[in-house]
Amino acid sequence: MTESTNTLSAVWQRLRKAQPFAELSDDQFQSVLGGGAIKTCPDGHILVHQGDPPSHMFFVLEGQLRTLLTNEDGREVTLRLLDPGVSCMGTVLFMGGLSPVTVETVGKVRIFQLPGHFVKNLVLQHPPFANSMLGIIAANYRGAIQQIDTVTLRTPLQRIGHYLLVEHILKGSDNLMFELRFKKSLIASHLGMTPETLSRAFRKMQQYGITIDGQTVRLKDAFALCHFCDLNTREFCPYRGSAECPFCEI
Amino acid sequence: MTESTNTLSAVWQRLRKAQPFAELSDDQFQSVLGGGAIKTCPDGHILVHQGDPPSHMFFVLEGQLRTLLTNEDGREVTLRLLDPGVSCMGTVLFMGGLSPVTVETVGKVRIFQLPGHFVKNLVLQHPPFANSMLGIIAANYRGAIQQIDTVTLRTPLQRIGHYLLVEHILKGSDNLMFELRFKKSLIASHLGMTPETLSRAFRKMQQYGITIDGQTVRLKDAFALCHFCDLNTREFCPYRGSAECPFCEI
DNA sequence: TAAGCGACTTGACCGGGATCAAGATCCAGC
DNA sequence: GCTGGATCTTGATCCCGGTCAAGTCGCTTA
Repeated sequence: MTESTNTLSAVWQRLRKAQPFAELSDDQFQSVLGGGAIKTCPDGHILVHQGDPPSHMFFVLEGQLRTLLTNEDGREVTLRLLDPGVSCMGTVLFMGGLSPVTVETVGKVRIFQLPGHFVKNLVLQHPPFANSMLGIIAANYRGAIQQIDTVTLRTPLQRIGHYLLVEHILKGSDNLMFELRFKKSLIASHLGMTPETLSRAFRKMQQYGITIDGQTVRLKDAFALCHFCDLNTREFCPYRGSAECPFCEI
Repeated sequence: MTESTNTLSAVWQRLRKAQPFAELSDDQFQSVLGGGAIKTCPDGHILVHQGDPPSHMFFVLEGQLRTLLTNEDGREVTLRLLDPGVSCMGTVLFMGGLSPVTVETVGKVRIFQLPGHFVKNLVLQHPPFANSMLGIIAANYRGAIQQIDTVTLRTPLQRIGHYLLVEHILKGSDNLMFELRFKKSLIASHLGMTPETLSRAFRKMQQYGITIDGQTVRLKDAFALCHFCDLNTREFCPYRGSAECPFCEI
């Protein structure tokens, strides 16, 4: 009893402020909670198979998920790596047709799942919610474009540099030390390379003053990763335009 | 005078039934026409640069557009190839931030451009329009996922096979002969390979009973491309489940 | 403390696609 | 019809990243 109310309140807090629910009234949000369900899944559990008709939108409460593509002979790419507070399958609901992606748990995971028709109704009945969904989908789309850029136009070294830069900015650019959020093999799969290549590239990064030891990344200075900046990243860089940045000079 | 009214009526017909305007009332659609503008551009004209703040949504009326990514040393990937009736930059408006893509004309093009704030207002004021926008964005997202699949999990031969299969289904699966809609170099760029590799792969496809001569594709029989079918494509295949299909047997 | 397993690293080798270079084909304009 | 330029094709070579295999590290469990 206490357990379940604690859980519920934790969910409430997490989901309440998350996209796309921030826009809803308390009443509407309560009905969302009533319409969905909390679920706990073990490591490696597959929530959605490539080719399934999409049924739910998922929200990560604890643990991690990943979305991925596979081909017939078992090779795979990771599309997204999801931490708590993030959703998936929202887009697929609006694509029509079957899911092009697989959704898999990474470690033990607790999720909130909301039926597809519930989401679709909210979109039609509540414009700000629709707007918020547009934002989510557009952000995912941006991620996909970034990934296409990455795998087609960048060398493995550049891919990792860019990945680390984004993590660095996310974690707060003043920390010269931070932890990788995901297993290296997952990062490799996300960046479209093998773990071996990732490993070798990490080593090469020492030339730029970047050391990776286990899950820990250490930077020589705050500008060590500037070499891997691009237009998209630059926009969010707190040092943008700073004279010290070796990339932004002039 | 006559010229301009003819043009306007042609635009009207083309746009009226196109996504996302099909949902609008005649009045609303008229206000859309009033809010936007028709524009003619020469070959190779760049409508949006990577890194520009997105200002308009574009609709192709005549000619072709492409969206693409470039890196610092000039290498590029084509994201989408647009024929008349199709739109672009709609998604970017909702991503927030700067445009990650460049939009370029392919040959002489006539477009209709609608200011971003106009689109955003419609979304907030007219739920079916928002829904329609969600559909457009989701479809583009599906395309991006398909492209990631293509460039990371498929061999050049498979990529081309799949591309031709989609074209074949689009043109009507009973035609054993159809034209490529785009220059080969553009197709190569879209499939993440060089024109040389594309050329060599086209040659290899003769083994499967598929001949490419100039822009003309000839198939031995209706099932020649089944070898390159996947789950996404299968869903739209008119022969799905047919006993004759070498891929669908069992 | 030791054993054992999974994750990561390192090395050696190989092959597919990019690159560079030359030739063929197509087509617009005079 | 001819010409010049763009596009596509074909051939030769090279190099990056994948693959395979062995070794190391680190964490869990007994």
